Amino acid sequence: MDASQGRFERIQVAPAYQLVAEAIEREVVSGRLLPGEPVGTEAELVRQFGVNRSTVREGIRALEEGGFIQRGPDRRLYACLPRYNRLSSRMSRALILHEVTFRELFSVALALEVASAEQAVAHITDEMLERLEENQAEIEAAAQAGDAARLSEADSAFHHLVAKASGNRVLLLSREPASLLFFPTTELICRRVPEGPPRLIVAHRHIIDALKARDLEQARLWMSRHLHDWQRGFARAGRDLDEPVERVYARSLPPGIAV
Amino acid sequence: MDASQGRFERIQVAPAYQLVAEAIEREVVSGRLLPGEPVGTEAELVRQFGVNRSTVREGIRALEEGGFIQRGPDRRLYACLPRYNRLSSRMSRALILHEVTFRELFSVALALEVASAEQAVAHITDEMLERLEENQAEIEAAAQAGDAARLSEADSAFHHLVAKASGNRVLLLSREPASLLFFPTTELICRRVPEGPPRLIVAHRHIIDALKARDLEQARLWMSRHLHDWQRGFARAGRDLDEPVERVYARSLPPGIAV
DNA sequence: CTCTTGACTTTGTCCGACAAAGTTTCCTAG
DNA sequence: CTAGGAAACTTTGTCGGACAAAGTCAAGAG
Repeated sequence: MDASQGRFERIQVAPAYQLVAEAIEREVVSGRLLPGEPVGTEAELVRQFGVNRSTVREGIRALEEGGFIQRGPDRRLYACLPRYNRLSSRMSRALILHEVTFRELFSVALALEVASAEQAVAHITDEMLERLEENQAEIEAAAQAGDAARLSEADSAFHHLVAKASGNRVLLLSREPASLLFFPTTELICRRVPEGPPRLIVAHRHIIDALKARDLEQARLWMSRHLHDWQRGFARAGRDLDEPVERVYARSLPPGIAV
Repeated sequence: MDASQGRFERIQVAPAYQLVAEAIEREVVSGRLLPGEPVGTEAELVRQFGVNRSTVREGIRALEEGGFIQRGPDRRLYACLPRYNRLSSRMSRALILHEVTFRELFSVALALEVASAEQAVAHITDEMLERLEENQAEIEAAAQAGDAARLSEADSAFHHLVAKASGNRVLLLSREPASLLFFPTTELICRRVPEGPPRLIVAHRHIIDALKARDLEQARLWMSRHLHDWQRGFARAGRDLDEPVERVYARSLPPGIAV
């Protein structure tokens, strides 16, 4: 039977497991089910929805993957809001799959990090300044110890902190996918380019000072310099900016980005 | 029995449905299973993995939600790569849930759209220029007809095209979540501010011309003006930039963002 | 050759069952 | 009376089988 022509549109019934998933998702999204609250046992859901347990379980799997519910340590289900990092790491994976190059990452990182610095100037708090100082101490210690991995992680944290200090959650979210792939290269650079760590420390110092002084121009300038420095370091480490990221990471994958 | 202290770490076996999902995901990600290829029937997977059909189905639900497989029109399963738009709309939803304001969206959109314009200057092709001209014609027609919805959609398409013309896939991806929430407001503005459409048309015209002439300065300048114009229009439409987006969209949701 | 019909396949849903692991209850020994 | 432990209960993960609806395919009727 061909339904392509006729008076009526095709009636489409969504599978029951989808309806179950959507119903629970609505509860979470609407706030009637708060993050952390138990969703209920499978048996309860079976009762409430009036479908079979297998059907409920299929719906649960979809929600789990979507980040709307989570299994607790006791294997029970708890509601939760899709976290940024979940989504970000998925996006990063998608970027890898699409074989983006470091040049592409760099351009976006430049735009977003400079924007972060700019907005941080206007919104930064004393507490965030303090955390940046702590971070700076950690970076200096890591450089002293010659621990490239530790330094790289702290550098990544620095930029995250600056974005956070901007008070702009959209910015914090938007920069995450690219930076998740971008900043781990710091390790590579620091391992191969001796002047990398000292230059990084100087740049961070200037950025922190600019934020402290609420100096928009300096913040913008040094963040931009810092990023361009990265680009130079990347080239000096013998890497090709137009190489797909996955090839560079083939040897040393950043934590959390399992391909 | 308490396992909190002891010589060995707790052995954790992942549930079978997760292993199934991961196995199939690996096939897709590694390229052994190409997008569009059939994954196989449930019965086949049951045979290959040696688990029950219910278990396979749970794994399938997770993959489906993750975007690694899709049901075809014949309800069979086909492999596919997680598409940008899927992830983007999830991110947009997360942004709504976190009650971000238009001011936050604006800052990010400004940074990313200007970056798009800049990079488009260097990479735009004649074909993309032609598509921008077509888009401009569509916008003028929509403005002529006074169709705010159509105009808004075309405006959104314009910015997507510019980003695409940049040749930077990371940029294309990064701008999507914010712009999915940001540009639909064009409809609101055009409905309330009479001088909106003509100003929009002039700005787009200048941007296209700058791209044609490979004029970096002009491209940057007009994209920036265009965005600031949006901000003014938003205010003139009687909206508060610091209002959470969801409240503005409570009345007229943009298509595709069902909350 | 086209059209219909019927067999086969595949998915969506249901039922019932059981093992493993965690929880609760309750009983007993000190 | 309390601490410890065993038994009962709960919950999840997995399994087997079953059937209806809808799609696919092939053979037979016109």
